[in-house]
Amino acid sequence: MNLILHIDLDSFYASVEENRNPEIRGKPVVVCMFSGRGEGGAVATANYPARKLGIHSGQPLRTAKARASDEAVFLPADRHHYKVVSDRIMAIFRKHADAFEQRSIDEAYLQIAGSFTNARSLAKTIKQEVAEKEHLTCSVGIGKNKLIAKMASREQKPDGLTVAKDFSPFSHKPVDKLFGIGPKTLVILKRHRIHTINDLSRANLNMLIKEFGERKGRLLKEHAHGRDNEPVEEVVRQQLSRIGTLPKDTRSYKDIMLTLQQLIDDLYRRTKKEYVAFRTITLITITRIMEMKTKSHTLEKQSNKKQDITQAIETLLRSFLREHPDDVLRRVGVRVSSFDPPKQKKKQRALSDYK
DNA sequence: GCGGAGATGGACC
DNA sequence: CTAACGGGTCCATCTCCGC
Repeated sequence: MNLILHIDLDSFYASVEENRNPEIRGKPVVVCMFSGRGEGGAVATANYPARKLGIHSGQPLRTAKARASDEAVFLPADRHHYKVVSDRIMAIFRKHADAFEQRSIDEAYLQIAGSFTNARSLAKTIKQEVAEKEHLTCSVGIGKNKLIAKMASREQKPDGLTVAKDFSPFSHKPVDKLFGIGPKTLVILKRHRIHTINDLSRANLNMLIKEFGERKGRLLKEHAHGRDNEPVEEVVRQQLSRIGTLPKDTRSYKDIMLTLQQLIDDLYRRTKKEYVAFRTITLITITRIMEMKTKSHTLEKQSNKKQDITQAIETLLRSFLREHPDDVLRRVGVRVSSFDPPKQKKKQRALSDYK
């Protein structure tokens, strides 16, 4: 039997920082993304002592600071370093898997052939290896598909190991515990008196399709039954982007280009590192009131030149300012996509697969 | 009807 | 003091347009 392990490194950024500086181990540790405007920013990761104080990822630093105790430690995120550590750990995961898929800097799916007993002992082996070599813990979920494995890994944290032989442990849970259901979807489901995953599994398919569209409608119902046939496979990157906060809200072309040029320089370094040539360049803007607007331009042919990005962004920014005379910008970003070789469209899964 | 381009929105980490 | 809010990626859907 093929089984899937989903592995999640526990409060990854914060744990890496605790290893780097044992002085702070056990204290509330909050890894921060600073916006560059004084103390402004958001929480990237909080370790468990910090979470006990009510500090969570995504929270404004203001709020986190207000909840912090005296001995709490606030540190700037050092993503380059976390990436180095992550790469070493992903190599450990990969060598134990028949098929492997990294989902983010701290998460991955492993597919193995074997029994639940085999899978459980492999999970223990991996946890032990990560503990010995990297002094980090992780939480593992095991199931027959990616969805169940993912849901299982969230059951026990930190340092958990959860085997889910079927989907029954999750059926009674609130519907927003189902992977893929966020705040917007939740509001719509509530309107239809759908509160639990079980409710969703019995919902009217036509209603779901009407509300969410063909694909998502069917997918919701399938997922609510614990059914999922997504393969475990390496993900090919489709886009690269870099976003930053402006020193102050503005719509001055010169000031905005100053920030954009830094972002372009950085993004361009990454395209070279990843050997990607791009065709589409997108200007991302986030206004003072947090509305995101984008403008993009596709080149005649693939490019790997910085000048092509800069040129396109200059033009896009000029049109943006002309077309949105009332928008004052807070953050801006640059994205490149349509990489070479043209990434094959993810095999359109026949809708019949979900019937 | 199909595709690419462009814009937007939702979700997750 | 009734606010304030990072950064990155993926995917789906809609519109428009040429073919």
